[in-house]
Amino acid sequence: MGQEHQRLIRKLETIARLTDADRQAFNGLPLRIRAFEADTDLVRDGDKPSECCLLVEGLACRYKLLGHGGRQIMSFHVPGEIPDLQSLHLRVMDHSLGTLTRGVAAYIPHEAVGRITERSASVTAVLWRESLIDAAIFREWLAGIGRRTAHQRVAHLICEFFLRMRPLGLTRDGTMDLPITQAEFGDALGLSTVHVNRVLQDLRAEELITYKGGQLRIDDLARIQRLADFDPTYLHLLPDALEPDAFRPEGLASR
Amino acid sequence: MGQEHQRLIRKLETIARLTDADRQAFNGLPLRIRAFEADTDLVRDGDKPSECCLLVEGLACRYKLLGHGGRQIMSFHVPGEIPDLQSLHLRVMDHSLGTLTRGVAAYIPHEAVGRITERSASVTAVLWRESLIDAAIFREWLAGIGRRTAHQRVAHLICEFFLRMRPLGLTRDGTMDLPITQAEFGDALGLSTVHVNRVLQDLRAEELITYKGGQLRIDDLARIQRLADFDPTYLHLLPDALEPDAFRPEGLASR
DNA sequence: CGTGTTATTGACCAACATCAAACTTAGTGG
DNA sequence: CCACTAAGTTTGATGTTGGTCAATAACACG
Repeated sequence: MGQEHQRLIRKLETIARLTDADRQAFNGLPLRIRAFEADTDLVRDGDKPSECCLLVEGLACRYKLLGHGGRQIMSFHVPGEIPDLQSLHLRVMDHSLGTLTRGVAAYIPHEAVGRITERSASVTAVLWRESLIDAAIFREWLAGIGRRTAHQRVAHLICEFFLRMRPLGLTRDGTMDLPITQAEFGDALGLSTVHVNRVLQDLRAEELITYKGGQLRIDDLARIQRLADFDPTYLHLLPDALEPDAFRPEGLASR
Repeated sequence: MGQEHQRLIRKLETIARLTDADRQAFNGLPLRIRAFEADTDLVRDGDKPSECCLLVEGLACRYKLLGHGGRQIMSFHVPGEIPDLQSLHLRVMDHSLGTLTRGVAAYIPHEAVGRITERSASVTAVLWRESLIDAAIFREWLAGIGRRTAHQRVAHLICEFFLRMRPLGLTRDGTMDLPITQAEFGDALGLSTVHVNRVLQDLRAEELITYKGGQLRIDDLARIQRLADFDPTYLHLLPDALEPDAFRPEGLASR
């Protein structure tokens, strides 16, 4: 019933229409709140968690460490998401969940999630859909890393961040908080830090973005989308959530 | 109740334990059978399918066409899988499903799948798990394309094929049918055809594999796994299905 | 046999990696 | 409020993996 549940519900409302009963079910989930620092592992590769982790404040990512010392970030997560929802049905973690900034997490016992899904097919459908969108984003990243240039990849990721954060009220106009290092960008995009740096400079020089102090402004959305070959279909957002302004619910506002 | 249902059930048995009731539910699914040629789209980017597609015979893949003429293959599929299961909860396709060889598909109405999932939480759990493993494979590919060398990527994909096909009885000893062109390998791994060719030659020269006429034999599984940095955890196979020989059910046998 | 697809080879090239150093910024403690 | 430090960013020089182009060789199939 607190802010934490609202975060979750607001996020789910961007991808599915919830009934009152659905909202009640989510509201009833027991949460164990915990604050975290930046660069903390919330769940680790090989773990067999008995709870999921709702991100309430801050940024997180899922990543794998590879044999020869490399790291691949496979997803970024914003407040309201449950990055390790898959652990509900996959007992052992095949990757880690780590934080990028300080923030707040809320742990939900698997058992509690299992209870509301068994009780309601529509709650199940919403969460299943959420996990399928997660997979859709992996597919898009796969296509990007496999076949797009470095410039397109960076631009694409920026577009994605923006479209995901906007319906959650985490942007003001074209600006969002994105306190992510260039090394992290690189680990997500399969690029070196140095190259990310050069690409970002090019995007700035092209007057597509302004980026400093962890604040990113998109100066020309249409053009950066075109450069990135960005089509938001894969995010499977509801029409409301895709529109710039149609979606401005009260609370947790963008201010 | 036909061979087609058995394919599905056998595949699901590699990732989850089914109850008799589960098997019955799957057996009761209505199927519309259809043969297909190689290089046919079964479902296309942008479609809004009202049925899922069970692969009964042959090989298929999911892919995206990118703006500048590139293609990224995001997954390969073997008989018994439902490559577009996600369409159950994501109305519009964000990629295409195409065949690589001739074969047979069986279409299942979403409505029928919805019926058995609403009726049984355990059926739902199995299918949900299946879709989560799908996502886990995307993650692994992401890590590979992002951070592994071309040699590792090719080796990794070969290991994955082998471990996925073996529990389905699609291998004999170290050999499997893999009638895939080098261009397709490249589109899956983010490499050019030419480079795939050179890497395959290296693997042959290293006596890791034998590959001709669409037949691939793994000559040294341990060594190729090491080279690929391959850890099968991400496939989330049941212990039975991971063991070389513990899992040899009758029927549909490897002959 | 002929014809189209697939595999192979060679020459050349570009995007991006690596290495190393300098510079900036944000915190931190005095 | 300033010096100090560590983290992050930027720059330059150089190297390498893997791409591109183009031609040839092997097959597969009707």
